[in-house]
Amino acid sequence: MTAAPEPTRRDTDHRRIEIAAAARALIAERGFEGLRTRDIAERVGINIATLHYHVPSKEALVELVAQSLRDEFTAQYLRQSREGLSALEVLRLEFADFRETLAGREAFIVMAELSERARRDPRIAEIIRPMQAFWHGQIADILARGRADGSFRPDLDPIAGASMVIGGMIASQRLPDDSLAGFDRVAAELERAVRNPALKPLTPPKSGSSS
Amino acid sequence: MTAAPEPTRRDTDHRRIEIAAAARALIAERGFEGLRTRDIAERVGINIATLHYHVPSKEALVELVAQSLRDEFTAQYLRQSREGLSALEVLRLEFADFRETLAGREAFIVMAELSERARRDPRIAEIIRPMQAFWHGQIADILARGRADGSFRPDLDPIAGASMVIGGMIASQRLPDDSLAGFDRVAAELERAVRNPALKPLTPPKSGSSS
DNA sequence: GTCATTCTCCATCAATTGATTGATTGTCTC
DNA sequence: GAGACAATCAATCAATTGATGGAGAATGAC
Repeated sequence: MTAAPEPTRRDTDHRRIEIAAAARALIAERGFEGLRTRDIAERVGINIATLHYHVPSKEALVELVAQSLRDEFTAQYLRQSREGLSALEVLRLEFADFRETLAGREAFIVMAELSERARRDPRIAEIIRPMQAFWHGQIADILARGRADGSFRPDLDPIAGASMVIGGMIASQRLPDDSLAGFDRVAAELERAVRNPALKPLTPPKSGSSS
Repeated sequence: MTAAPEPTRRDTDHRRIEIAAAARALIAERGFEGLRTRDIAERVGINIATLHYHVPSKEALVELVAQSLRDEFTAQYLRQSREGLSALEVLRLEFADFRETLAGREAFIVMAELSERARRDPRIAEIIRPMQAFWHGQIADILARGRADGSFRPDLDPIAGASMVIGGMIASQRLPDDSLAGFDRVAAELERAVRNPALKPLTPPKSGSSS
């Protein structure tokens, strides 16, 4: 049978992906200060020299991790179309996206760690900052659109509001509560916070009872 | 004059404070992964052996930093009385407190760094988590009070709202903008987000022009 | 003065850690 | 089969790093 058991070759990319995955797991477990190239190699099941063959230096390795995270988020974003949806619907889509990332834990923690590192590592900042700016811009656009069509508060500041939304989502994980339940609660609160109070008959996030 | 030039003695506490300050500065500059006991000693102007005389281990040193930060925040919180203030006024006091911390940069960054570290270091978590829980509880209380007296939204969820407020404040620093201007903008947005829309004649944060 | 206590430094250790060298194996091309 | 290339590993290096031992200096008690 065409099993292709272990592609011993032609897997330079494959190896780098494996290395990135192992590095991400270790960063989530121990943070950057506990990241050792030896541990990564061991987790992949290769020699340190082999690790250095695929990724020249530790710095390049951290960059690789940042890129892998960026690729993942990009893919997630492109997965579904925002066409024809209302501002509120798109906002809920953002909530759902983030919730999904949260459920995996690892990506969220590594992103937080990279975010801190970007503060003092220009190479990482170059990868992470645009991601954050893009995300922030997306949310700001949604808020601006909702304000324009009257579904969101007329006095909503889209830029500041985007920080509020993003910050709220992230901060929901700081509490000892069950992460996802806490997130849902904050997401619901964020929705009420941006909604136009003039539109009293609110539309609940889910629950079948249509008025 | 009674100069008391250099108290060569009886300064065990003094030395520990110096060490904590140097460690904080270095953590803010390079993060935990770049923290070296030698660098701390050098910045204080003492030998590594002397550093270890005052702080037995690196782990204890990180704990010392966390405690010094906790003491600082406690002192800041106790500095002014919240007696007789409206919910909105106390909320603005929280904004002002945070803004002040922000202006110093260092405490904010070190707190963020410790917050990440608390995720995997129980000793640090034991110090940091209660701080965060206290802060969150303070904000939640303010929101609950404002909701009760009608100045805040009746559908405001104090717990989730507190995460939104705290997260928003923190997230305001993620943008490349001027930090403090960005913060003020988010703080204003947060105020609008929790305010009771039924009370239309809003009270502006400052600015003399009434109505 | 003597002695104990406190604080400090020089010298040094043992372990860790990122990285390299040189050789080996397997695969593809010709 | 020969040569080229990709991938891997054992062995090892040089530098770093947290930590210690022992000795010296300053201070206060008596």
